[in-house]
Amino acid sequence: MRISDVIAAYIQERLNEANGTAELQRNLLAEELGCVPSQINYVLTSRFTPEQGYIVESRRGGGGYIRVSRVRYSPASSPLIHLVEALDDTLEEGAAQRLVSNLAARDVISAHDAKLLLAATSNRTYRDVDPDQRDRLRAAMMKQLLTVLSL
Amino acid sequence: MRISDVIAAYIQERLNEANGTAELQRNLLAEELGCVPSQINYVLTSRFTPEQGYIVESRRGGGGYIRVSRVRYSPASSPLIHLVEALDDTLEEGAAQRLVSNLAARDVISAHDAKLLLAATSNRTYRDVDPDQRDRLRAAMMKQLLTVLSL
DNA sequence: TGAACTTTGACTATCTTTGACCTTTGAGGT
DNA sequence: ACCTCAAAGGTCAAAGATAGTCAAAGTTCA
Repeated sequence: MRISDVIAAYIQERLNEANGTAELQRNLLAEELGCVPSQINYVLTSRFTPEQGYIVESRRGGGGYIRVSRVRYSPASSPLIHLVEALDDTLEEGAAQRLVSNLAARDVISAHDAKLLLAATSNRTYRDVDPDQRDRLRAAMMKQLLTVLSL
Repeated sequence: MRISDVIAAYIQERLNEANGTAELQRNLLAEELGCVPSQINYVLTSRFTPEQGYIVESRRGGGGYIRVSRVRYSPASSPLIHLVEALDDTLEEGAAQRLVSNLAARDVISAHDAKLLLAATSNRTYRDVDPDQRDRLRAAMMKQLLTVLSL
């Protein structure tokens, strides 16, 4: 198993325990999990982005910390609407996969719909599309489908 | 016996052992079976297509993998399987819409899934795609999604 | 014998891991 | 108040680990 996945799982665990906000110490965490400190940053930038519904704040120096929070969506409006607005107009395959996994993990979409979204945004399905156009198509596709799901 | 057939048989074996889903490592598999890694791709694209009832997903980089899933041939899903086999490799927007409406009307797919399929095969979503490629993309998309639905 | 299928390998793309070097901040001494 | 510095965390690029693409060469078969 990838060490990055271990780190991500650990942070998720902490988020669950603490009602959606976890405060981490980078060096300590790196030592506990057996990786270099900068790997924590890699995990944060690849799997805890605003697009995926997380806010990361930090502070250096003595008493420094890294705080990860899950964005709270108001029950009144669908989280998907906000997400669609926040999405860029290009989207790479890996980013799409992580986005969908996160939405499913957070029960914003069903596992069934997640499978469809993954298939609909996969490069495998885009064989016939000019490689330079794929990321734009993927972004448009993701927005269309999320919009349908939000209705 | 062709090496491609050996590879295909091996994957089938793995699928049988593992309840229809196999996770492979390309380089490892190539070494075990004595072929170049790219031959695995050849076998996957020629023998494990949606038309033939398979979904293939993969990931590169450390901890990468190739996952192959076989659709179940349950009575409920078989109409879709046959349909996917029969579909041409180009599909016009109007034809896609009629197809989806028809499937929904016959309760082969849910109204919810129908909405997603329509969005995923609509020209509105394909505005960034070269018009000459749209019908091929639409056909591939339809097959991919219908195959996922029959999983 | 020509079209379709198969085999190979060089080159490319993507994701992860690691480490050297950089920046910020709070605490304590003056 | 001001300075200094140790204690955080941040950045970035190189190396490593996988998988994907494409076209040339070889093979099979109607």
